[in-house]
Amino acid sequence: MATIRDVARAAEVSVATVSAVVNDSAYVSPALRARVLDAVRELGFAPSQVARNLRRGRSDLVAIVVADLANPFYGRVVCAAEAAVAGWGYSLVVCNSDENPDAEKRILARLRMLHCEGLILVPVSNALPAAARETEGRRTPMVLFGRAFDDNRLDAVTIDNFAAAQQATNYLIDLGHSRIGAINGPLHVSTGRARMEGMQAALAAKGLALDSRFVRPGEFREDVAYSAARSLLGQPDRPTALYVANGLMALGVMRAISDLGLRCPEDLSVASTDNIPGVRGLKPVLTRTEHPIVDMVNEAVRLLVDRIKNARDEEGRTVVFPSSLVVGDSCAPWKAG
Amino acid sequence: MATIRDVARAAEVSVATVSAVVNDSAYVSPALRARVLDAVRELGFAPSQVARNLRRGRSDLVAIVVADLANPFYGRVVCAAEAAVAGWGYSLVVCNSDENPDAEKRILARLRMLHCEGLILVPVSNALPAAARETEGRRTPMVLFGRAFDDNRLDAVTIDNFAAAQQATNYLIDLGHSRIGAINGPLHVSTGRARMEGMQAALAAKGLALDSRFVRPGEFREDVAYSAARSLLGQPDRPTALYVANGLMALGVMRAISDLGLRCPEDLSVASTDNIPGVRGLKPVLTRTEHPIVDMVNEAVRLLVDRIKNARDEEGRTVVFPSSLVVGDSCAPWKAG
DNA sequence: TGCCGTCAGCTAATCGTTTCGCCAGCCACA
DNA sequence: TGTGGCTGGCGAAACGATTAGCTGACGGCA
Repeated sequence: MATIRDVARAAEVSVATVSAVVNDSAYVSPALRARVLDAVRELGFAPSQVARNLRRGRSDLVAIVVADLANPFYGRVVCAAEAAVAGWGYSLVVCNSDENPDAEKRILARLRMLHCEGLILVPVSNALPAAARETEGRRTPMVLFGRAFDDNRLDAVTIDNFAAAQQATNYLIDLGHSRIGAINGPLHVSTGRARMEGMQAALAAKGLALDSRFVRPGEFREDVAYSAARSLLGQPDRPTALYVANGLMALGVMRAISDLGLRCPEDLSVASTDNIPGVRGLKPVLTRTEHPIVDMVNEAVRLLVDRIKNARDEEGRTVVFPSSLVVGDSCAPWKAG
Repeated sequence: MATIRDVARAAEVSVATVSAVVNDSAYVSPALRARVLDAVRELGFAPSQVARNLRRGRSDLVAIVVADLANPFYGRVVCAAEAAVAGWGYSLVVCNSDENPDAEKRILARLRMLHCEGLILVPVSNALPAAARETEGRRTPMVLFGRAFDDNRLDAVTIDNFAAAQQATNYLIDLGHSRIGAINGPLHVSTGRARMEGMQAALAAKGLALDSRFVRPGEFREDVAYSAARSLLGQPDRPTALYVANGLMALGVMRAISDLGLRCPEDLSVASTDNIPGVRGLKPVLTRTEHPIVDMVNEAVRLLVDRIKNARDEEGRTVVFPSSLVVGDSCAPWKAG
């Protein structure tokens, strides 16, 4: 690979001049400029980002660490993030912590060495790994995405999970259901907990209680939701409606319903939160709350870039996006019997 | 951020000693070693990858450029690639060309500057952009994934698209169908073309012809497939069975079928190729050919790493994975009427 | 005691850029 | 013509690591 020195020699100018031409960072006379550009073309010179980054102290790299890349939801997030950071001239490094705190810790350590300029993090749990916290002084700008925890120095972009669950639950209540069950997400994750609390709040507001027999804790995974739904719905005494904590789980639940020979919505109404590509293909069309993923990611990247450019140490900003209920035909009014 | 010099000063040793301790690259007496490690901990020192890479001439970065990150199929590919390259100590840079040749060209130029050590490419079309081809001398190792074109210097990992389409089509033929239609992928892409050719070959082998009225060209997109299916199936004279070129398109086709009030498989049998997460949730369960994505990605990364480590200039290797037919209940025997 | 081999640890060159500070030449003004 | 400001272009010092090559102390052997 040709270096800037090779170009300088070929064009019979100094390396400083080559640099000036390549970066348009200073006026260079047309004659020299032409010589330099010829040499660049001749040698196929492309400046080494590595050297450039070392010198400039930047890397033009932004990283995103998601909690579960196998979940199509995060596939969409990564897709949107790639487009958003590319628009600002960054490349995107993608990492997957796979809901594993140790893996998350290792990844953050590795990224620190990579000198990424910014980091979008979908945290595995309620706190940063100790290693990341104890980093004093200048730390890399970071935005929490989707899941948040209270660290008032960090920016965060989330949806109103509490309200989303409330919306979906209210919809079921308004249809006349009172025996409402839930396939929950993990309660140690902010989204999982908030969605369960939102559901409980909605029930409580109408004087209904959440029957613990109708609730299954879970993980944000299709297979786990499938088993949970089978065990919950397999018993003779079962709810008439179900709130499912996310889209991936909803796929599992719908599969379980079909495998059990139940009909949706005749035997059971189902509502869920969050939209993933596969949910659109479900029959019946799922009633769910949706999030503006692309807008959310754009906002996260905006916040991140702002922090990278203006490295001020102001308080963390939290942007909460509203969710909207999309009515499908997976819910029916409650009928006695 | 503390540098190796800060650590050396704090531990009262030379930078060479610090480097030796940090990298375990030479014997250092226990006493000094302890002093160094203390200083490292004290200062929170992490060696700068950027400087290290400049010196070593490596970047520990592998890039993947996919043609459509919004397609969950590539979401799975990226997920598997992330895991695979992480196992080799690399970080993964993800780029999305969005089926756009210009974007692909820009991305490849940017990656060249990033000094990625290797590249997994799902090409947009049948050839490398000129810019990438004309790069003489040492080029970055590259493996084509999924889609290939004949450049006998490049490694490639693909499935046997021809056979996959043949398999699915034969299945439909064996059920007694003769009026078989197709929602195709783009024909300028190797996978799209090979699948159509496989289908035609299967029909021809049984003495059947592909009725051009029953064929819709397309793009690998859900919405495009939806429209194509609506227009194809909306006419009174329609096929009794349909081969759909990929999973994302199958989602669109199934949605169209349902919106048209048709029943699958009673009114129409559907078979497709490739597996994406959302397809599992479809009802009826889709009959399709599946690919071992994870194995394929692992193989691609293995080939890539091999080329990175042993930069020999031998011929490109092509690994073709077989696909397997997974029978669901989206196909029924043909009944006159 | 003197010589030599061994080896822990240090000094300094190097990777490929950017960029600060300097120099020389030119023009303008007095 | 002398002086001073302006500016195109250059030389060389960073950036932060790795590593080749050197130094000096120490122990063993004659």
